[in-house]
Amino acid sequence: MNIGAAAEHSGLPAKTIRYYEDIGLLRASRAMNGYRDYTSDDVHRLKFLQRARSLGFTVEECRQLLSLYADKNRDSADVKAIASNKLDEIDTKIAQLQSLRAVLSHLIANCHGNDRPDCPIIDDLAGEAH
Amino acid sequence: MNIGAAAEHSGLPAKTIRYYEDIGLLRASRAMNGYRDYTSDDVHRLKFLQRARSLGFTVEECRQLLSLYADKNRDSADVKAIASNKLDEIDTKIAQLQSLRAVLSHLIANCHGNDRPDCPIIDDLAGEAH
DNA sequence: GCTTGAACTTCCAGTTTCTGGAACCTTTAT
DNA sequence: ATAAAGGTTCCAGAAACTGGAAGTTCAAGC
Repeated sequence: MNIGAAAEHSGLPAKTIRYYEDIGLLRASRAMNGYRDYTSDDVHRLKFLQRARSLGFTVEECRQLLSLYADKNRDSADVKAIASNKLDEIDTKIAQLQSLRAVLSHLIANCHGNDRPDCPIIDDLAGEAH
Repeated sequence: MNIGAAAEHSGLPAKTIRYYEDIGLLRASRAMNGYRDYTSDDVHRLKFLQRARSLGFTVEECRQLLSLYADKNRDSADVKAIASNKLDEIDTKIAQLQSLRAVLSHLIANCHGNDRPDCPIIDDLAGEAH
C-alpha cells in the first residue's frame, strides 16, 4: 500500500508519516520503484500513533507504547510495568476529559449569558485538578 | 499571587505561563514592582489550560474554550454551538482513550511474551478507529 | 543597613513536532 | 505522447514550548 492510502486509512497526513520514519518511529519497506510500501500491520500502528498523539502523548511516549506490542524479545514483566504505567496515565486523562466535559455541559445547561464568568459550579469543576 | 505560586497551583511552568501571555491567551495584571499578579480566577484558567493542552487541544482550541466561560458579551446561541462542538470532540477523545486503554489492558492480561505482535484481538482493538 | 540568594523581569536562541514548497521521478489515464 | 496525480528528497518555516543570559526586586540573616 502506498503512502497516500496509508495516510487515508490512518488519519495521518503523508508528510507526518514520512516524518515519523525520519525519526525512526515507524519505518516502512520500499517497493522496487522506491515508493514506501505499507502493510496492514503498519497501518494499524499508524492509526495507533494518530490516536495517541492526538490524545496528548509525546512522540517518545508513543515510541514506548508501540514497543509494547511490537517487541517480541522484551521481558514480560517489563512490558507489564510500562503498560500499567501508561494505563494510569490514560486513566488520569480520561478523568480529566470527563471533568472538562462536565464543565462544558454545565455551561451549556445552566450558565448561558448571565452569570457565567463567576459561576461557582464551573469554578469548582475547573479547579478539581489531580 | 506571583507567577511562581501560580505555576505551582496550575501545574504549568512559569515559562509557559509567560508564553501564554505573550500570545495573548491569558494576561495577568501587574503589581507596582512590575511582577505579574494572578488572581484565583486566573489560576483556575491556568489549570483549565494545563488540562486542555495535555489532552491534545491546540492553543487555538483552548482560546475558544476559555472564551466560553470568560466572555459575558457573547450570544448564548453562539456559546452553545461552540460548546457542543467541543463536547463532541471531548467525547471522541474519551472513546479513543478507552479504546487505547482496552488495547493496553488486554496486552497486560493476555498477550505477554508469546504471540504479541500479531495478536488478533489487539489488532482488532487498535483498528477500531472512528 | 548590607549582603546574599531566590524569584522575578525581558530577550534571544534552541527543541520538538510537524507543515509547506521546490525540484524531480513514477504511475495512470486519455 | 502527454498531462495529471501521486510519489521522492531536501530545506525552510510555524507552533508551542524550553533553556539560558543579563539585569531587577524581594525576604532573610548578620
